[in-house]
Amino acid sequence: MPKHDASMSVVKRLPRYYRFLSDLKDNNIVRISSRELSDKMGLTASQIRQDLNCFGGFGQQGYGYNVAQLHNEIGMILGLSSKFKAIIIGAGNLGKAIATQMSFEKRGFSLIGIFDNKESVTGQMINGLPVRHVSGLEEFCSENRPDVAILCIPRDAAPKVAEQLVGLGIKGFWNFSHYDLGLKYKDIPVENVHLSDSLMTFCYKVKEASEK
Amino acid sequence: MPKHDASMSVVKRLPRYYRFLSDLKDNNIVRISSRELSDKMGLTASQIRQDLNCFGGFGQQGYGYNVAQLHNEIGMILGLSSKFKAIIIGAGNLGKAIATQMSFEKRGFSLIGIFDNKESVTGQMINGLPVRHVSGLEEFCSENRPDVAILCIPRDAAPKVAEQLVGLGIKGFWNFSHYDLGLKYKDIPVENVHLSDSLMTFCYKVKEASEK
DNA sequence: GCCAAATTGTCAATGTTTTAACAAAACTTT
DNA sequence: AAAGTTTTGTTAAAACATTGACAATTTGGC
Repeated sequence: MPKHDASMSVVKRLPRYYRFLSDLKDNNIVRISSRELSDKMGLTASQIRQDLNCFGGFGQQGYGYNVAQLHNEIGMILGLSSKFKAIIIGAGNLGKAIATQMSFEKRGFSLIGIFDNKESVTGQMINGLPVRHVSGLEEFCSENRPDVAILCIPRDAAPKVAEQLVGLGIKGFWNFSHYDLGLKYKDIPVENVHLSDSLMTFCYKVKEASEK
Repeated sequence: MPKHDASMSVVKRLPRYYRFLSDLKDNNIVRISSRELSDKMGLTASQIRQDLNCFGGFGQQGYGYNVAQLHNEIGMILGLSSKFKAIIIGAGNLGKAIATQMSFEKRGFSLIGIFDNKESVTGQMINGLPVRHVSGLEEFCSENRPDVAILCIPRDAAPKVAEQLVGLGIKGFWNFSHYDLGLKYKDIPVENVHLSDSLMTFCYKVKEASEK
């Protein structure tokens, strides 16, 4: 039961807390204070306490936070025990990398299908799943009811595919395409990963640093 | 010549402006007002004017902005005509995807080498470059002086590799490893792409939306 | 069982980012 | 070339996010 509604800035920090707590747990550390955690993470202790308090009082005065419990709580807040059914659209290098390298099961998802529009790749097995041709998308969706789609397709293909998927009942997009979803579908959750944008931002940082 | 120093929030929006301006240019649109652009991008016109003004007055009252000129200016600010020499460490699925799908040349970089620690993949050609064994990293660096490294390696390998690369003169990291660089190297530019974190944030959004 | 040390949850203050408002400047039409 | 329209650059206000401070509470040692 959330106390206040958490802002997106807070939510975006939760995975990082989760990651650090996993690590502490692996090292058999049982308790930690906001101060110690802040040192490890490069944040202020105040921010940590404030962030966590958006969701409830997980700590105890004079003691700190129980690592395992806090780890678990944050997992619950993020919804990592969900099993949202996901499909990947686009089995190019990126789609393949996502399919093979992400631990979907630990992050609230279950990968149930991979699609591509090129005949040449359909049938290929990736991580135990066959690449299907997009022509079978409609049938697959009505049979398997996937919740979300992961778009690893070129920019030009994105609007049309997204439109189709929304029509087939897709309720969220993890979008790697070079196209801004979320402008059109305001009520559907979209998480964009614009690698090109990230690379350009990186370029700016490198340039700035080299000028000093 | 920057007027004020731009904050990171502003800089992070520049690639997106750049992207939309590219598109306008492709469609032969010559001028645009902050109002029209704000409609297209889903921002306030005020924010656009404020953002652009961090770097100088590119617009003209009563007219708006010249698309081609503004596009060019933002490219300059980002430093996209730089040719920072980049190497990729890790030729797994992700490293391969990055190597083949990113337009480095258009984003201020030039990819000059790909490395992996597995003998089995060395020698393989990716996008015209041979995968080299990491044992040759030192020699390669002293010969070719790469500026930045792109880390597509597992979490555990990251700290050590980063340390070595800093020693070899690397001046920036585009980091895909599940590890927080930038805590240790405060003066070296780091751009993190934590896909797992993004997936968890996405999970939260989907969960929230499904509860309404 | 009491006292000192530790540490949270929360409130207030500070800092940052976004939005709104508008005078000044340039464009367009007549 | 004058009048009206558009639209910027900029200042001020509002919203949001982070940090600091401290009372309240629990721990742990003696």
